[in-house]
Amino acid sequence: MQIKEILQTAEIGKEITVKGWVRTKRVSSNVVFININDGSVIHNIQAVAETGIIDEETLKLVTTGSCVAITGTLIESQGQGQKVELQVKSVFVYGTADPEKYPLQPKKHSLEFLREIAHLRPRTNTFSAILRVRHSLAFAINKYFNDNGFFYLHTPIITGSDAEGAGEMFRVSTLDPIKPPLNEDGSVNYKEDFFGKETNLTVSGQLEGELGAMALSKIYTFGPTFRAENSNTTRHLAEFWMIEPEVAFFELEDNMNLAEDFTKYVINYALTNCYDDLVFLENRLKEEEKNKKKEEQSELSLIEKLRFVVDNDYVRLTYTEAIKILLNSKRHKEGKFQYPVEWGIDLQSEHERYLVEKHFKKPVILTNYPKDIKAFYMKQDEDGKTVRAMDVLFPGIGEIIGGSQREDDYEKLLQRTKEVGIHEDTIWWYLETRKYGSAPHSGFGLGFERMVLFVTGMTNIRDVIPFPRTPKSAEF
RNA sequence: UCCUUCUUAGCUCAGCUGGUUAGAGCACAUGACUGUUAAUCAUGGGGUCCUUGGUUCAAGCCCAAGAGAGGGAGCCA
Repeated sequence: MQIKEILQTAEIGKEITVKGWVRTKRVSSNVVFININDGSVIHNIQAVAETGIIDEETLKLVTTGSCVAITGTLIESQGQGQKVELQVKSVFVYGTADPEKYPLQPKKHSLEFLREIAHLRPRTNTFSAILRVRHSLAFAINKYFNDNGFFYLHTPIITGSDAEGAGEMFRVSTLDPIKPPLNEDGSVNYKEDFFGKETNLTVSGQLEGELGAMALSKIYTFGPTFRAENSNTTRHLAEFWMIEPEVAFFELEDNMNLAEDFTKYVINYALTNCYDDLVFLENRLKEEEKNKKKEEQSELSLIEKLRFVVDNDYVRLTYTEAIKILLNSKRHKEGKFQYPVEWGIDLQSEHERYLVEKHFKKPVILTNYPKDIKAFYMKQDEDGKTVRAMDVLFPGIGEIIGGSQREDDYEKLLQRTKEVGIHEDTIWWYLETRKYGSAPHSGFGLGFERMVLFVTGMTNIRDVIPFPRTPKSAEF
């Protein structure tokens, strides 16, 4: 029986078997306490055995980290700290864990250390809580789209187009890396490769997503995404999961409404379904903040912060308005921005942070960016200067969503592809959606791990995915 | 990739101006005590001071190169 179920139903007097991993063992003269966790909930169950019930040989094997099955009767706890406990009848040890060598001790470990033992860190309270929250968020995402008439479209992981220019790509090849077949000019002959052309791991499912939306009207993708950028930050991974809805007949305004409604739904789902885990993570954060200066401590607790986002409207403003606010800010006038502010620049982290964390103090949707700093497929505004782009910025995370209304005019799109140097014959199929039955449509990409970061209150993206892939790191 | 900080026991860290046998807390082992909650108390074992090279009578400490990690920036989700 799973601990979650035991604690929920709590049928006193029932005989049950609990299978899980030992967190701590405390030995008294008359009685032994064993705390077990099976990952089904943040809470442990305490097993109590009077001396003699467990033979000494077995008891020696029950150490922190070992895996056991304990059968006994569920009784009301005689001690404080838990309502029920398990009165032990028998103990079976599945697997031992040498206490001299087992790296997880019943004490606080640094997140850096736990990253080095990613194979064992799911056994800690912090990481099991994160993984349960991560699961709930993934489930909520599928549920939201399903309940709102979207179809889950599986876009390819291996792609033959490098059209989007969303970053460096990982090559997929079965050619001999030492002696690849060559063309006459010495370049690698990819016609000999598995797919007969150069292929890479996807950096985005968007282009294929648009093809789906132009048939099924409302689709979303949710899959792994790969970027070979040499990014070493707390918010980038080489392999991450991205959600990309794409909707026919949606204009920028509809797209913003979807982004706001969707993110609020997902956060709210976590609040109602992962409350105990969030309370644990909130307390973890509070402990951490005790060591910080008062100015650096957050005004809201984790759960308050999540409720605040769910209960308040996001601020919506154009890029041009944002630039005005930045130009009028005290910080700019005092020359405290490291990077200059003027219309046409790509906003730097410090600018986004100022807007979201100092000026508005809530999620912000920025729209209508200059076309020169945005992707080729975004729909141009009438002024010819800006495009119908939107970025959703979250406090502490920065850009969590990037999206736009797509250019649906064949000629304009073709011209932009030429301007940015994309060959027509590599994305002819994408252009054809504008040739045959084109329609206005919009979509966005949400970085799943960034959402998990926000909801769990963690600060490093490597701690919200089970096995992070980053430059120079693909262990486990 | 750039800037910056760090690397000493299983973990978290201290280590003075370069000086003789490198410390603490936790963990672990043993014992005592106890319906305990990361139990408590006592005792004990435990070290490639990241690696290589250099300076020096003498290097954990100074210098150089390399490796790894953290934070910030860029790229973005």
